[in-house]
Amino acid sequence: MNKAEKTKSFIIEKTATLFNTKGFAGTSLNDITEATGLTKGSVYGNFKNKDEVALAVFEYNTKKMQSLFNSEVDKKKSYKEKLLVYPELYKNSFTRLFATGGCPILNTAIESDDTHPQLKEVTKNAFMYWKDSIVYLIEKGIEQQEFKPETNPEEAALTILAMIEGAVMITKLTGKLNYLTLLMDSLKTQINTY
Amino acid sequence: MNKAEKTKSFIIEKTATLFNTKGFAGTSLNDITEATGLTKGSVYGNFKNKDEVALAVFEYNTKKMQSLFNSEVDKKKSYKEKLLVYPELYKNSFTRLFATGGCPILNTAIESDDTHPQLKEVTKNAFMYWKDSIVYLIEKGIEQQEFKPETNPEEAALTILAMIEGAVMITKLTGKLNYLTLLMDSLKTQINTY
DNA sequence: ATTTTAATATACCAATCGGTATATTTTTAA
DNA sequence: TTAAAAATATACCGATTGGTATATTAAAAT
Repeated sequence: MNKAEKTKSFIIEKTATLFNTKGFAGTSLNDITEATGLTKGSVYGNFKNKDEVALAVFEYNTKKMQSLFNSEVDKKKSYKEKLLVYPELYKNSFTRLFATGGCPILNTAIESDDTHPQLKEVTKNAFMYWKDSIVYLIEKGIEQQEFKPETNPEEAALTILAMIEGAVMITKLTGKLNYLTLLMDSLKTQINTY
Repeated sequence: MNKAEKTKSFIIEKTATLFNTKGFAGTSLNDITEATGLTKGSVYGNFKNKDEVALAVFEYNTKKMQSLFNSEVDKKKSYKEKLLVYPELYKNSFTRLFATGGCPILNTAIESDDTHPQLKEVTKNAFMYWKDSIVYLIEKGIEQQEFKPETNPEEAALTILAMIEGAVMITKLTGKLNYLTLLMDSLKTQINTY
């Protein structure tokens, strides 16, 4: 990793929370130079424009979440346990999640869907990837007879994701952690019907 | 209604979709004057600043949604039917909803929760009001023995809202209407377990 | 160790940002 | 119908926006 690559990573890491909290439109280049301690010239020497920084940051933020989830999912043997990792993890790691601005897919989806086609596209791809990984878990679980054969994997995966994203939004807005608890318990119950 | 009140309403109506699609940070005063055909002087003669416009627009957008839901809920006799209005309405009126930028509570919650305390506060209040109205429907439904006595009204209401908001986000992001159908069917099934 | 190349900083650009003082027009009340 | 009041338009403000040309410094290759 040469100097430029290091600086690029440095900028991404230092502005990851910034973009996830303030959004694309709400984050200025001044914010970026303040967060990194670098100058505009340095930022623009490594990224074409603000869009490129935002795209790189989004990729970084989602990859980070993915790897956190995957490492926990991999620890479980049964597919039901793997699914239950999601409500468990959200219940326990909300502090970290909320300190960094919440779910990057949710945040970026809401901001970009009517304003920024390129950001919307990568967000959509990240969401579809996540959804497909849950569909896979459910399909495998049906194969292993852990889940009912009549369970619709697509519907179940979408339901899990909708409940998670809805829960994140509600908990961040209200600040009520017991709402998160109730919602993740509800999600657990839901998963146990599959 | 005198001239100033008329103009105020006019500005709110003309910028309602603007704020709901582009957000607070993404909407400039130039956008507002373009959307209304008025000048900056006229806008600032009726509103103290951009925040006041955004707050008034948010109230307008949420009131509009509330009255749409309430008018449909009022038509139903049983509390179960009243609850089922939500998945029904979202399935059928997505076109109108998405053309105006989606759910204002969801959009404003995501943008404001880390950036705009005042906007966050009114969004939180609007959400709590909505949640309490659903809690009320469930409590009444339990009284009337339409729902099981062991159903937790708060958990149920939060689950319904999380699924709705999650579904709106997912459908707007992916553009897949059959996702909305699947999710609203899943919500119906959920409501039928109460 | 020196030269070449790459990376970063400085200083600047035009455009746009939210906001305001004042002039002009339009309502409203007398 | 006219005078007072209110509403709107014009013209401007300093600050900030994203972005760039060029100078300087540091890293990489010889």
